[in-house]
Amino acid sequence: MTIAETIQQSIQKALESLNISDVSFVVEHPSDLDHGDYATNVALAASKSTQKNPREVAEMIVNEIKKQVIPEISDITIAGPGFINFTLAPEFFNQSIAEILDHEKDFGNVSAHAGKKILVEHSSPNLFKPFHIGHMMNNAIGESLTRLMQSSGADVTTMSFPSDISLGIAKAVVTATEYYPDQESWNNFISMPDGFKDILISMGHWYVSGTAKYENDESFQLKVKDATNKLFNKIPSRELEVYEFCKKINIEYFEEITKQLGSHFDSYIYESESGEVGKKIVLEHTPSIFTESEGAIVYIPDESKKNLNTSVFINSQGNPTYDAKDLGLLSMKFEIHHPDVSVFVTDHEQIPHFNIVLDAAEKIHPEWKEKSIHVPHGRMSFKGQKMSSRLGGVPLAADMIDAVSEEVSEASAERDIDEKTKSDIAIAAIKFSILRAKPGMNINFDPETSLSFEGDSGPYLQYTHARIQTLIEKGKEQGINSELKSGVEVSELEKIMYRFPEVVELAITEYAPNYIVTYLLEVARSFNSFYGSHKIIDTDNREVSAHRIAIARSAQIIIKNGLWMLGINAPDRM
RNA sequence: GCACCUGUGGUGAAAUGGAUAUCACGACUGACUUCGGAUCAGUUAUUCUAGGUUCGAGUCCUGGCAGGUGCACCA
Repeated sequence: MTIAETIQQSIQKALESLNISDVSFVVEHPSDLDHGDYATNVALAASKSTQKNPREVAEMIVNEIKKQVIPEISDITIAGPGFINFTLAPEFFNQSIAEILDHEKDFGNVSAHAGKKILVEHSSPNLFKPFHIGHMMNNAIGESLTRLMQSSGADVTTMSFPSDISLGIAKAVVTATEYYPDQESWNNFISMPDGFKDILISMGHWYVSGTAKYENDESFQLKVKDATNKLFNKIPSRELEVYEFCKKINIEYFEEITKQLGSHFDSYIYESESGEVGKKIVLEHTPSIFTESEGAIVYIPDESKKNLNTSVFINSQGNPTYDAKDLGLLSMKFEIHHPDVSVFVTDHEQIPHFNIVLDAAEKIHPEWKEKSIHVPHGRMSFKGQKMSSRLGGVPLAADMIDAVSEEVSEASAERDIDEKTKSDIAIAAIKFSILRAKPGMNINFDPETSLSFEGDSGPYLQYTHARIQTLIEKGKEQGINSELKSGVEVSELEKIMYRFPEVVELAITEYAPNYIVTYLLEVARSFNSFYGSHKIIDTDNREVSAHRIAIARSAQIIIKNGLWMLGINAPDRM
C-alpha cells in the first residue's frame, strides 16, 4: 500500500468514527512544500453535510487520525480554509532513496497498462515530401509516447503508415517523367555522385511543382489521371518504375533519420494496402452506412452531430480517398495486432478528419473507435516562419539537426566533445522544446534559449546529469561512496524525488509527455539548489558526504530515466 | 456561414476544481561566491471579456471578442 493510500484509509476511518458519510475527498500533494507532503480537502467537503465550519470539522478529523498510529507521518496540521496537511517522517525519505538506488533503471516504471497490448503509430512519412520539421515534431511526441507506454508495463508495438499512393504522388511522378523522359536520362540522374540526398530534394520539388502545374494545365491533368490509374493498379510502366524507385530510397532515408532520432518501427502498413482494404469495407457497407452521391461514395453523419461534415470515401474515379485509407488502416491495425489500446499521432489539422473516420468506424466495429487514442500535435515555427509543406521552403529535419549541432560546437568550443554527444545535445534541445508543451499546442523553436545550459532546456537537464556523474566519480577518488545515514536533515529534493512514479503514471494516462518535462525541471532545479547550499564531497564529514552522494545519485537516476522517456539521451560527459 | 482548437507577467511555458496563480529567459535591486557553466532574497499579472455553477474557478457551463485550423471527390 502506498503512503497516499494509507492516509486515505486513515481519513476514511476517522470519518466512520465521527459518523460522517457520503463525502468525496482527495489526498494530494499541496502545491507548496511548506504545506507538507500530502494534504486533504476532506474537511471542506464535509463542512456542508455536517453544518459546521471547515476548520472545526478538520480538528475533529485530525483528533481521530491521531488516535491511529502511522509511523510514516511525523506531523499533521490544519491550515488555510480547512486543509489538513501531513508531513512525512525522515525515515520515509531515506527509505524512498534506498528504493530509487535499488531499482535504478526500473525506477519510474509503473503498472498502469500491465498485461495490455498497445500499438503506437507515429512519424508517418509522405513518400514525396522529405522528412521535415513537422515530422520531427510528430516523431518526438510519438517516440516519447512509445517509451511511456513501455514504462507502463504494456507490450508495445510501433508502426508507421507511409503515404505511398495518392493523387499528389501521381503528380510528382508525372513531373519526374517529364524531366527525365527516357530511360537514359533517368539512369543518369539516379546514378549521379552523392545522389541520395539530391534525389530526395528533387522529389520534394516534383511534388510541389506537380501540385502547382495541375491547377491549370489540362494535358498535365490527363497524364496524371493516367498515371494514377497505373499506380493504383500496379500496371507496368515508366511511371510505376520511377515510383517504385522513389519509394525504396525514401523508406531507406526514413529509417536512417528516425534511427538518428532514437526511433525504431516494428512494422509498416502502407496507404496502398490500406486503401484497398478501406475500399472493400466501404463497398460492403454501402448503402447501409455509406451513400452514393454524384458518382462518389460518401459518408453522411447523423444530423445530431453538428461537428461532423459529409466526406468522400471513394471518389468518382473509383479510388479510395484518405478517409477510406484511414478506415482501412483502422481495420488492419486491429486485425493484425489486436491492440487493447491503439495510439496514433498526427498534425492537429487532421482532427476533423479523424472524427469523421472514427464516427463511421464505430458503426462498423465499435472497438475501432473505443480503443483508439488520437494524439494531435501542433506546428513548429522556426525563426518566425510558419511551415507548410505544400508551399515548399520547409526546413528539413536533417538540416535543422545539423544547424543546431553546429551551434553546439560553437557554444562548447573549448570543451572536447565527440560528434555523437553533439548530436545528442542538439536532439535534446529540439525534442525538449517540442515536449515541454502539452501535445496539440503550437511551438516556437528558438535555438538560443533551447541550447542554453541555464534555464529550461534539454541541455540543462543533460548538463545536470553529467555534473552529477563527475561528482560521483570525484567522491570515489576520495573513497566516499553512496551510503545512506539516518538523522540527516531532509532536503526539498528528497521531498519531490519519490513522486516520480506518480508523475509517470499521470503522463501515461493523459498521453502527455510534458508532465515528465515539468517534473524533471523541478528535480534539476531542486538539485542545483541542493548543490549550491551543501558541500557534497566533504572529506571532513565522510558519512554525511556519502549520504549526499546517495541523494545526488538518486537525482541522476531520475533525470536519466525521465529523459529516456522523452527519447533523449543523457551522456555522462558533455 | 458552421464546426473544432487556443487565449495566463515584456517573452516562452506550467498549474487531477483547491491555499498567496508556478517556472525559466530578459530587465531592475541586493547577498554570496567558483565540487562543471552556481546559488539565494526582492521588483515585474485585473489568467481576453460579461455573466453563471461551486464552500472554492485560470480550470466547468452560457454569451461575446481575438488568433489558428477544418468544412465532398488533395492528403
